[in-house]
Amino acid sequence: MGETKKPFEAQVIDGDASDLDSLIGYNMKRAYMIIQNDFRRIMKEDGFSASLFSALALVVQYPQISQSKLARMLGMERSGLVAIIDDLEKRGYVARATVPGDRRVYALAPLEAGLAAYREALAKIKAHEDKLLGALSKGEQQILVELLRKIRDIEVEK
Amino acid sequence: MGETKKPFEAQVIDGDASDLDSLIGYNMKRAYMIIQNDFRRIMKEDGFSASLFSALALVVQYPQISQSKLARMLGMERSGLVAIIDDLEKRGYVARATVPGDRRVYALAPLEAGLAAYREALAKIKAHEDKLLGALSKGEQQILVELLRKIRDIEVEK
DNA sequence: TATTGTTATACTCTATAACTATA
DNA sequence: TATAGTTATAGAGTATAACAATA
Repeated sequence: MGETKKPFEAQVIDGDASDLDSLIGYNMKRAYMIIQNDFRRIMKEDGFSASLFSALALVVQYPQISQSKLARMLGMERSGLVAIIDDLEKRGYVARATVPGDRRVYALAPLEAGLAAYREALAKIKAHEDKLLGALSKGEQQILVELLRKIRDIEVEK
Repeated sequence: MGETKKPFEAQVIDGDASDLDSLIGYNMKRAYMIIQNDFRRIMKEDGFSASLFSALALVVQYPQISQSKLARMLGMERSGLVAIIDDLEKRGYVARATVPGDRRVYALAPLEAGLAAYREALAKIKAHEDKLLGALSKGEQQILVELLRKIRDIEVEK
């Protein structure tokens, strides 16, 4: 407890402002991590990553979609989607079908097993979201989704 | 245009439900990616990653915090924080100060250059968030932060 | 025994660039 | 020339497990 040296206090600055808490980016990251970790934990046994699930969901939603279009909808590169579709194909969830008019593209089609797996996973995820987000009322959850969707739809230049 | 084979349509299922859009996790991921990419673009020249910035922010906010506590606040492992503090120390933004009572811990202290860099970065980020989130009113932004904070504070079991 | 900081390691996710085959 | 799918590669970012020093 000696007051001899003050080795670092001399050049140390007092903290101010709790501005980090007011940044949307910071709060979004923290909230996203909570939900993301929960998703991983829930879907681990099914081997569904977030990307795998959402790719399957969009193929179910838009049958005959091409890989390029799907990648664009998911906000990722075409190249990154290849392994994901490979995986879905190996599971028998999705088929790469040739397109008569254009031999460059594949039409991605959901198979019965894929549709069943999608429905099961979706129910599981929804139930868990409800549980995880119990701190938010239904109305708040609705508002949150709407606000997130507005951000999602922002066009980023370049 | 021949109707000879129907090679894949036979086992292909029609899509249904656009339920992906109603999942909070999916919308959160998409929104987070938009903001995250914007952050990267803005902060690239300063060499600030999101983790680096938020670590600095919390050291400014809680001077003399330990690495373990800081890691806990950031929601990451102690081990992952080492390289981040190394980086901040190399820049002269933060100092690892020894603590008289306990020789195991460091008290992380912001230095003048660190405080200045933090303030500058914060202003830059806020300005860009305002611009990026122009699609949302101030009230909506406020609500969004509050909802995200509620999720942030959810205690995840185990 | 428990905790702090550290290192080594590996894993997940993703982007970039180059290639091919088609258009 | 441009586009779809593919491959190889590299880079973040992170977790896990082990370790030494200290409590």
